Amino acid sequence: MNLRELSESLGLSQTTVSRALNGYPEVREETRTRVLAAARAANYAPNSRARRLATGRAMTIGHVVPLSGKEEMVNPIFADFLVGAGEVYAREGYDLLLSMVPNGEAERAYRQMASNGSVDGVMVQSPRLVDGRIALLQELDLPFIVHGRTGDHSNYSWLDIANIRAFRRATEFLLDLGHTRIALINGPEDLDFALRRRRGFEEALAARGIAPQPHLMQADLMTELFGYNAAATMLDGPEPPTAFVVSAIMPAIGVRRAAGERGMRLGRDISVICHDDMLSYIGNDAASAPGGPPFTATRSSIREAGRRCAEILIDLIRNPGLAPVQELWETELTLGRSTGPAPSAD
Amino acid sequence: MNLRELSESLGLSQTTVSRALNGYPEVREETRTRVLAAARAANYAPNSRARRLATGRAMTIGHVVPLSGKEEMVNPIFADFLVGAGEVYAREGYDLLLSMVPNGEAERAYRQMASNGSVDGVMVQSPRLVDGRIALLQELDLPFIVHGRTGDHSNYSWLDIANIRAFRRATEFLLDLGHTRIALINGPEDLDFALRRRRGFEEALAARGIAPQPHLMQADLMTELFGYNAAATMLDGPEPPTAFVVSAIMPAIGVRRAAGERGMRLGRDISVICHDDMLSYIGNDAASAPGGPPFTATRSSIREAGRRCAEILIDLIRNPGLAPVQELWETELTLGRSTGPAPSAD
DNA sequence: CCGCTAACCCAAAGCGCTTTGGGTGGGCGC
DNA sequence: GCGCCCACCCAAAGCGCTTTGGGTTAGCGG
Repeated sequence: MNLRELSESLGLSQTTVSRALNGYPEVREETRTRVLAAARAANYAPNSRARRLATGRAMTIGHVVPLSGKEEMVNPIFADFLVGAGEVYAREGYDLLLSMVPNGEAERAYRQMASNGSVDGVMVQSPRLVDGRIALLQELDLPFIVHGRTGDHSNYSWLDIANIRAFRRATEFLLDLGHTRIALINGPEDLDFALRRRRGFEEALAARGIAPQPHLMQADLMTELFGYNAAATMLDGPEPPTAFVVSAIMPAIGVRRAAGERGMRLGRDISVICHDDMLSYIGNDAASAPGGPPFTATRSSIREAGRRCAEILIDLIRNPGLAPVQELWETELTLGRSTGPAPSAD
Repeated sequence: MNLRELSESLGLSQTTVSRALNGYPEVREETRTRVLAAARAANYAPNSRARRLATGRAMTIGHVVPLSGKEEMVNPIFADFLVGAGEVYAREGYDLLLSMVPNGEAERAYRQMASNGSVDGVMVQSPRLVDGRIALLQELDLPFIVHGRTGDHSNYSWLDIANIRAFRRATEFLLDLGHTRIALINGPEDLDFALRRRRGFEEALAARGIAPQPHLMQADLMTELFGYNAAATMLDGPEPPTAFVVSAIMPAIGVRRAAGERGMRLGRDISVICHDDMLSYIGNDAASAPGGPPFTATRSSIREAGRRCAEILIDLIRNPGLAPVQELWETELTLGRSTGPAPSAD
């Protein structure tokens, strides 16, 4: 069933039927209801390919997910971010086009999306310190928003959390508890957010006159295993840390495992504070966790970020002249059971 | 730049240029290279909307991700499955259309995809015991493949793992170690795979003359928190289990946390065996984990399943007459450090 | 030198929708 | 009773591509 057939069966022109379906005012209310009834009865839906060609809009938003490194790790936070964005897209009538590409080929993917018009805008995630994507998208004149930010971020739209403040605060929290040998288990430091987190960490230490110890800082893909390995190495080494600042909950779980294997209990023998993206399948929140959240954490919902990014992006698409939208979100420090006072001097 | 402009600039017809670009034999090799060079120089890519309208193929595959329940939990395994499928799509020139819908509205989403022709086929995940989607898709005549299976699964394409055998085997493994009070922490039992796993579990117990204990069986969304809560309840209750069979690694981590808080070490004081989807950010494999995988597990790569499902689906799309393709994958039992002999009778 | 076949190329007709630029008829004001 | 303006509807022109159904030319055998 297509528009022509439907209109013929109704004895109306395609124009009228199209207008009736799309809510234009030029058609009598009685006619409209008749058309709508017929469309429903015939299970008619306008062919999206044709509609897109005719309108020139793709009604689609592209997400290019770079598969990092050789192991092609997929960041678990992508899923929640996607869901948040997807909710908004669904509500606003947009499709989500997901493109998985090896890390180096993201540029090609964007370029193609722009030139073949398959999307109206794109979502950019995990910006690196030097990231060609932003200049590229500006050149291609494709609406976009960056989750995170990098470089000179005054001229494009982004949404980010206050990473420096969050990690300064987290570190201060541990310092206030009397910890002095504090380790940082960070994300890959070619990513902008990771470097900011490190800066916050170092600033807090510096403010108390503590020099950062290279052997207490590691950075890599934020997997459980990395957290485990890093913590294991540090705990077994000389001058082991009494506390950890960790960049995500997954490596924090790894730290917990390493500590557990060494007979240490979190919050008693060793402290861990991490950033919590509020992933739905972890549930590190006070409401659902009896006795409080397992991890003390700086929190910010990645799904909510996805939602908001989607909203902004759609706004940018609909209003081409819009000035860049930039939002900096504060994180929330929530007390959990993974932190406690530093063990008395040995 | 569109086809008309490109062909005019070359002094050729649109037909010839189109044929040259699409590799048809009717064009001289010299002409073809000239066209290709011009296209590259002009950064031309055929407009995908127009191409799709003209060919009648969407070159897109739909994934409808149901957001389960009110909390709208997003299953972490979706991410890895998506990546696997996405790799294949990218290779074969297909786009991935991701549609997030509340659990009840999946049917509407499929129906719409079918009637507006936005996809050539769809991927069905997490089939429930009674699942209208399969009959619906057959009625809509939309190519599809089910990851998992349900009901009478003789008439459609699916790929599944041998859940019953996997969980029977896992349970036998614990029985062989001398455990008799074995708990099951399962996924939601309105899902087909969860019920199969339970069956495997119960069969293994029955073979040794052990009756399943209702208070040692819980089923829910496979989150870390659920694993924790379930294990905590069981461990603090009467006749606590000495071993756990767990449906996924995330709740298994929760079990580990509950055990750790009670001073129990996995593989020594308590045993845990789980199903491991080989998620990239956990890395529960021997190769990357020093000292062996933390969890003893039945393993099967969810990403590999995504890849294979995508391949099959594309096959089904390209060859409409194809008979249903059905693959049953065996899982691999890998020894980890989370299991050990049952504590001697107290 | 003629006719036939390859090899190349082209004009034009869709694909199914939206949107422009009218048309028609009835009601209303004067 | 006339003219004008809405309210309602329509025919047709795109959107940018693929594909059908020829056309033209050169080369070759007879």
